[in-house]
Amino acid sequence: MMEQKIDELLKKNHLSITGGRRKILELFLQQDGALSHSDIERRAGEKFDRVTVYRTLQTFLEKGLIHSIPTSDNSIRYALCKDDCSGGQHHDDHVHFICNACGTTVCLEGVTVPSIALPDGYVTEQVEMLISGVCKSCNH
Amino acid sequence: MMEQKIDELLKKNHLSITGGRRKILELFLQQDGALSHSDIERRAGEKFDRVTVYRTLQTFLEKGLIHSIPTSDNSIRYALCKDDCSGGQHHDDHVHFICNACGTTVCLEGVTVPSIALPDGYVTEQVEMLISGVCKSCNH
DNA sequence: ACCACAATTGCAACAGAGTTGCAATTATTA
DNA sequence: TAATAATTGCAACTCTGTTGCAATTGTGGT
Repeated sequence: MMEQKIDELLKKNHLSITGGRRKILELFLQQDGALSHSDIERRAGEKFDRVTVYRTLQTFLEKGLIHSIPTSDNSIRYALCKDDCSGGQHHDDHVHFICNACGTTVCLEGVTVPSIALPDGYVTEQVEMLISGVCKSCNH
Repeated sequence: MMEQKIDELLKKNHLSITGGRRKILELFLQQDGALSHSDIERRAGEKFDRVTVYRTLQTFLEKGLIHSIPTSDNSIRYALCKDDCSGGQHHDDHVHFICNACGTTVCLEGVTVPSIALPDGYVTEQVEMLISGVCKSCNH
């Protein structure tokens, strides 16, 4: 089931299939939202070295399997790229939503980033949008 | 000249006037772009304790003198609020530009954040926009 | 100008995040 | 299954950020 998908993803990105990578990918697939390094460390149990987690995330980033989401509290979150982001470079702009109530961060795939007119001389390469507020689950 | 402006700013925000705060405000006023904690530590010379810089930035944030800019490299930057941002709460949404060439981060005051339609159930409280690309000075 | 009080600072010690080199282990390919 | 390449874990380290406390400095009233 999910194992197959995981191994396919790794293969497609020319990565060796190892326990650590499998486990981390599994965490991302199980979860809708984004994960921080410490989330992963916590949820993976005591099974993997901290360094391995760092290196795995680094590798996944470079291969374009995940992307990073800046936050205002100095704790980068990572989220799976649903569409294929070509290796290392994201041509897709992302809209991310952080819930002030539950802290969950999600990548809003359906929402497109509006184009913005910059002052003369500025060239846009990538746009990242960070919306904070109250998410669907917390809003009732 | 600048000293007057600095002291005024501090007084207006009910802050004691001290060497450290003066120096840090001066750095912000001299500089167009945003500064990270380590920028400040470096440029302030050896004169101030690291802890003082942290606490000063914290205080300035709370009083709304500066605002923080999330980045994807895990290093929060701070920038002066040109307009008065009411104490602690920013009702103004910001557009920030990070130059991939020189690394400078600036707060684009003239640019307004477009409103965005979120999926049902999501409530927006604040929007932060992060554009990376090539800035005016680096683009020739 | 001085005093009492409040606020700020520096120091020390600490917790956490992230990195690097290297040897041991594990995956891949042929 | 053996040879090679890639990944892992460990140890040690740096950098970032925080806290408590005592010493210092700023402020407002007299």
